Amino acid sequence: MGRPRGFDAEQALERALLVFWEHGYEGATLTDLTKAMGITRTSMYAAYGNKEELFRKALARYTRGPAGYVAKALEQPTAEAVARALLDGAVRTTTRPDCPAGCLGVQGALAAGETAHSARDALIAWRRDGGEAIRSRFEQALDEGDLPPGSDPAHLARYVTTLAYGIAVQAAGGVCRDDLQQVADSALLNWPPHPVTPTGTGTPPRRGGRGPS
Amino acid sequence: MGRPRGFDAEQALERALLVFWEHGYEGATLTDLTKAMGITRTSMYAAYGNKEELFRKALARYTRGPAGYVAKALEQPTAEAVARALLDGAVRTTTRPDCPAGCLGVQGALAAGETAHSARDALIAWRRDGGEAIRSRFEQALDEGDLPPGSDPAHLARYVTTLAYGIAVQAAGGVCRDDLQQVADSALLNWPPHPVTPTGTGTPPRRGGRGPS
DNA sequence: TCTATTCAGTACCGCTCGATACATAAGTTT
DNA sequence: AAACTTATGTATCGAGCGGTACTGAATAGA
Repeated sequence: MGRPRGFDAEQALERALLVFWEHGYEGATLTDLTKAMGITRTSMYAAYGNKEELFRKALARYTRGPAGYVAKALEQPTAEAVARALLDGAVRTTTRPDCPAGCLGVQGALAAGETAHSARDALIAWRRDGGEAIRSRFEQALDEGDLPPGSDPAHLARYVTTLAYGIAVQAAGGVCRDDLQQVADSALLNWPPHPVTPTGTGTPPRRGGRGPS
Repeated sequence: MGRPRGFDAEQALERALLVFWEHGYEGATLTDLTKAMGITRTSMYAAYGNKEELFRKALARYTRGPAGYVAKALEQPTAEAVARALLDGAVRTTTRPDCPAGCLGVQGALAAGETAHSARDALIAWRRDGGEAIRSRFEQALDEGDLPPGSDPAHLARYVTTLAYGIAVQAAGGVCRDDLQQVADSALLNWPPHPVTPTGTGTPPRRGGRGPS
């Protein structure tokens, strides 16, 4: 009951997502956001809570929207296909001509001041959760014999996500899609990168001479 | 002539660098900066100009300080040693226990609002210049027969820098040094990643079926 | 010692930030 | 139509932002 909302909450959230994506959490002001959303500050607070909650809702929409390729990639039949779908998706999503360059999960709040600590932590958790989902998928692949015995699923997940994040940084700097696709293709030429002794079951081979510093 | 400066300008710049490194350009306030530098706002403006110039000077100090491993890496005798030194240096610099996690050149201003556009562009140029220096080094390696004929130095440089940026993002999220060193080692197992036809001299092999977006 | 020149500290500037109080409009329910 | 509930728009809040006059303080040269 009461007066009905005069705007489409999902569409307005999509607009807010684009602003956060382009300017990051701290760089996106309420004036920018509400102007893009086509609503007033009051309506924004009534519908989403505050800036921080608006960001979290935008991140959730990002996950099931532009970043939906991650969930789809995990459904690929083989570990290599999963890795390829992840990197191809990262290249495409970070270089879409109709969206800001880069990845919201990376550039939304990589380093931040006091006021953006919660947003930064939310993105750290977002990346960690994504990485663990990939690791879990690779564990399944290992069980299925889809990966060589002795492979470390956590390591493979870090390998893929590290490349994806690097691709996102490059895209944010204006590197074009074709150049990044070449990088993704190169990184998957030796898949899996190599069988690494799982942590805890032995001493991984490491070159010496590196001190702490 | 006149009253001499009452503080060490280089040491104060080092303190400012750490603040920018940890909180990014937008997240670092003048109160944070001057408190860490141990000087007043007035002294900061007199010595460095303004916040933007302070950031540029801090970035220059970062380049010849914590990021000095890049210049050293370019002096390695072989392309593979260059790549290895770059990734090892990235791992170590982004995970130093006495410095903020991550890379100033990445998290200083990846996405930004209006007021930080110049800082963001400065970092984009910083990354681009670094990448071109690496490309130039790989061109030299190609001339010396240190890389297989047909290798694309620009592509190899993007491959290495993409990994370095990804490592920086992982480090910013708290991933530990050993895990990142594994990623760096894996990425260099197949060096060079593969000989790619230089852009413009032919159609690089690409899998089909990918439309725009 | 006197004067010129530069540095340092206090207090403050205008502005924008995220967030809200309040009055009004637009619906639903009775 | 009256009562109630919720959304919208205006105008503004206190706080913090980057940046700056202005007043002393400290040193160099005459």
